[in-house]
Amino acid sequence: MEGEPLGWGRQEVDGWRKGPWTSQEDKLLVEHVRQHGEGRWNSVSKVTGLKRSGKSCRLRWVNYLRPDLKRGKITPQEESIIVQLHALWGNRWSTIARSLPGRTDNEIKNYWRTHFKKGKPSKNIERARARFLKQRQEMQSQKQQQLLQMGHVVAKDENEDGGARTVTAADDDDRGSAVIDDACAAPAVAEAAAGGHHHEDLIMHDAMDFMCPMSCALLLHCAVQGGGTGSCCGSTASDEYGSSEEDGATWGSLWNLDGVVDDAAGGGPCTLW
DNA sequence: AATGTAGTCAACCGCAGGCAT
DNA sequence: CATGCCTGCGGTTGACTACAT
Repeated sequence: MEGEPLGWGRQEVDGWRKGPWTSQEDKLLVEHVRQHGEGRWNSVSKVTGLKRSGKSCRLRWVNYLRPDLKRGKITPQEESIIVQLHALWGNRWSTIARSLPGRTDNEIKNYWRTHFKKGKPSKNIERARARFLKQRQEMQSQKQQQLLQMGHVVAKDENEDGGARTVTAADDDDRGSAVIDDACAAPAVAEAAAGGHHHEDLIMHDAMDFMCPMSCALLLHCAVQGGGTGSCCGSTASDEYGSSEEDGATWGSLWNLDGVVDDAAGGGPCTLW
């Protein structure tokens, strides 16, 4: 990355340098972040003399310089997680990225575009998905029965105790409804991405797994790894439910998963259910 | 070996939301 | 309350690389 960048035509606009970063610039930025921490990107140029906009600095840091970045190819496990989370959330790359420690939204976005946008997921993924959907289907019918037996079909929005946050996945036509409460400590997808082995634990959560995207991702991951015994759950794999984009948006807003992911990534308990 | 094509990656742009003034 | 600035996000673009013909 040394030497003058070739591309991007304009190299300086309004006093800001554009185009590829030089190692010198990288050094300055890294040093700045080390001293002042992340944020306040607009002040970087003033402090360091870097002729880069705050936006550009932030992007460079987030996508390339951050020390916790995982370099190298997306693993099949990560791939499967991406597929699932995309089915759930659509193009919310930053949200998906939060479930994959060391990966950036940009990376995932690029990966998705090149691998899936053209409609050709790997065989690996197709297999996993098929298995996943089958399991989910079985789960669903089981659960449906259980709920009916318990007279637990939920159509309530104003719900019980104020403390426990309860999320109601209403309106979901073919999926029925479910109420999931705080009891479940969702396994960290971070661990999944890192290759953790909590398969058995997961199965114990199957009651909560209904429509639990984090668990789904993890279970799918297990399936990909070759186990395939994981019970699951409320996926919204796009080809099953139609428009992944819309579903993704809908689900995202339903679940407000940001906090969950953060907790999961930090190894803490899932605060959503 | 040369050329064309597809894949990958890094960086830019515009927009929206949040926050401080 | 209105305005402006900052940050973050998603979409897009362009250069580089690998592979195929």
